[in-house]
Amino acid sequence: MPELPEVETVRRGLAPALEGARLVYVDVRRPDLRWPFPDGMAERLSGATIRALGRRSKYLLAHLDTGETLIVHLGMSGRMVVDDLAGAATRPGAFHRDAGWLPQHDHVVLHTASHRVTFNDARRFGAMDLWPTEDLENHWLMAKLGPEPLGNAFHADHLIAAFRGRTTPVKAALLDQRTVAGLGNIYVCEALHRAGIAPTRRAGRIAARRVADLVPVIREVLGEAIAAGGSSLRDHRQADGTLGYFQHGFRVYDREGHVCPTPDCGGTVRRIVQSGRSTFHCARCQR
DNA sequence: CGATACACCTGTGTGC
DNA sequence: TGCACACAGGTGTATC
Repeated sequence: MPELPEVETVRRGLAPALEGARLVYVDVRRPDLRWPFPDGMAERLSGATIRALGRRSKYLLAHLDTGETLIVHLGMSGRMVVDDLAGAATRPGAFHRDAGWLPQHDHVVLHTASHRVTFNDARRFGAMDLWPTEDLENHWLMAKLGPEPLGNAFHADHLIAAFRGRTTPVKAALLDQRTVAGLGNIYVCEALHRAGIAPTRRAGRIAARRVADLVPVIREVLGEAIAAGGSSLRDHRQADGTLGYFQHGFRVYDREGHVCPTPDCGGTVRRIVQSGRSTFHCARCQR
């Protein structure tokens, strides 16, 4: 599910319910997701107040007043579902929860005075950890991440240097979170199409000028996706239950067989497989 | 070191 | 209707 725009959308959806809120009760309903939860996670969260909700790459960061930060990764299928306890049921299923049972794959439930936030993750590729806030950049999952694509540290010189000498296809180089942090399969396909770069081209063999042009294109596609509230593939929804609509903005992703949307191109969107994952591209205007 | 394959896990869509 | 199979937004680890 979630690449950077989706995680940012989730962050914004959760902020009204969680920022400044005290966790009065935390229900940890299994010992692990992709990895074991940290020791005593429920106890370390219970009673803490969330000072701010942040994001680094695809990681949600809940900064607590205890000096620790709750790190959340949604994996492929993770969702955060907000229920406003004071309002009407906000989604189907809320009634049943109140009757005493929880839907499948609801693994961790955060209770505040006014809301319930449920981490649901069918495939369990997600993760949670607790780490000292002042040492977050050294957390093992985040230590090797590249720059934020929407931040100042992501610029032409960085990307040119990151690609230099790389023989891997540019598709794989952009999926590598050390190059730039937060892109996933969808937005790499979209960015390469907008930049007119073939996904199979070796990263180190693209002219510096074209690599430089990728930077504003990546910023643009991520910015548009965030503004649209992310993409809603399959059943993914925003935290408030509404649907993101950027999937309607896809130019190539999941559009095999459609006419290439590049003006005057006339090509056809094709699907190929690179390192086991689908790549959508137009071989006519992407070189 | 870099590049690639595989692993983790469940749900959904497709074709027979 | 049932069943087998391909495929799905990520990323750490093993292997060459």
